[in-house]
Amino acid sequence: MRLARICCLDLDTFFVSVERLLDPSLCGRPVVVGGSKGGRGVVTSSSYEARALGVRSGMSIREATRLAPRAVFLPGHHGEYTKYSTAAREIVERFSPVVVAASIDEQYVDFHGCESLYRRAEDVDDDATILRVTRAMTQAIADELGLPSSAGVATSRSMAKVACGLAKPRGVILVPAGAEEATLAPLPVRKLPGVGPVSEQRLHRAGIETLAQLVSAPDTLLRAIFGAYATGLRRDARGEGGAELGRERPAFREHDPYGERLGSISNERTFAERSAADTESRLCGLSERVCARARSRGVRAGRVTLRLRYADFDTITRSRTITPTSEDVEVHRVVLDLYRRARTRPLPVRLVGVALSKLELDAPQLELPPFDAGDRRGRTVDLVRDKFGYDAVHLATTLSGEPRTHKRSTGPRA
DNA sequence: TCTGGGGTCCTAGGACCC
DNA sequence: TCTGGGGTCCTAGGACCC
Repeated sequence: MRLARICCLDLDTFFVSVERLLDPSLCGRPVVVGGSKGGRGVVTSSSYEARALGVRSGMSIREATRLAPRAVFLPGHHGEYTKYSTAAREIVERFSPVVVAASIDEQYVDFHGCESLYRRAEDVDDDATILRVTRAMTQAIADELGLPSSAGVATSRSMAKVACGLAKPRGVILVPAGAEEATLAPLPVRKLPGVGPVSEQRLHRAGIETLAQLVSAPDTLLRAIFGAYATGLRRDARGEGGAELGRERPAFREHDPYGERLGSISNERTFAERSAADTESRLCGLSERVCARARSRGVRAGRVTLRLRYADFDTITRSRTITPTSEDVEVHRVVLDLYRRARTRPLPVRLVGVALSKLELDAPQLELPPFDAGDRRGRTVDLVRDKFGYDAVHLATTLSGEPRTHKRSTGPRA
């Protein structure tokens, strides 16, 4: 028997909300987080006042500046967002033991079995109990953190997410078992998680606008558009999707109830025009960074991927399977080789990235083995960084090209 | 008005082995 | 010598999510 016990909780305009806690004078004004006015970059979060002017997530800051010239543009305080995200999660965990963070501002909660814990005489049924508890949860987040949030409760994860979207802003919706298909049917296809801009266009070209039409579309058509996802997507569109909460984001991996896979680690950087030598030193810095992250997670990478974007936005990737390592010098050597082979066009490079994948857990080490000089170097570097900050120590190649001001290598990272 | 940065998952062709 | 098929790994690209 399916019950509406899966809850999707989303912090409304999360980055903007945190900025308003840090600076209350931003309340009521159009606010855009994602970069300084007129600069390069895209909108990562915008207030409802800015959205009313046409500003959307993912839009370039330039375009947002044109639409909302009087808006406040902020580069953002990522450390603060993480703090508030963790605090919100701790509140949610008071209401149910089964919580999975899907991103910094989105969590899934499983309320199965919690009804008896919260049941009250005034609740007409168990759905009413869960709805009341969900409201109490968003209220606690508002009271204790000052953050607005919305929630959707339904029988499946996908339906809960759609319901949460319908509830925004500051709302809570419960879609009872049996009411899913009727709720979804009139919605545009794009509302369904898994339908992005490309699939939306393809569906439109096939004359499919609503989820009701998607549900009754021929199998061959859906397979052609969605491939392996076709069956699951049709099920989701009918409100018959799975109730599993899904996997944690890597940042929260240690809480992951389904977390046997180790995923990947990547860093990339877009920059204004640069010389080739500069690009190479940037690659060195990125190699160092992903390796430091791998070591802090206790993993080694069996695969290294280089990402390269030319000025015309043509983007290529080159990867190589390697003997698993988390050693900067090893990874950098591979990255550099991939880069020199891949960089065939005479165009300026606008972005480079380094990714580590095929991660495996580090062999448990009671002490540093004397024969593995590379490993020991990496760990020593990490110890220095723990004490003096990430920039306290770098590979010489990173320093040579980076116009970095030699300074503030004092004190740990904030 | 050119389009960030962190991820996940699927596809498809070719190599290689049996 | 030629042909075929299944399984698996490697690699590059692309859709999607937040």
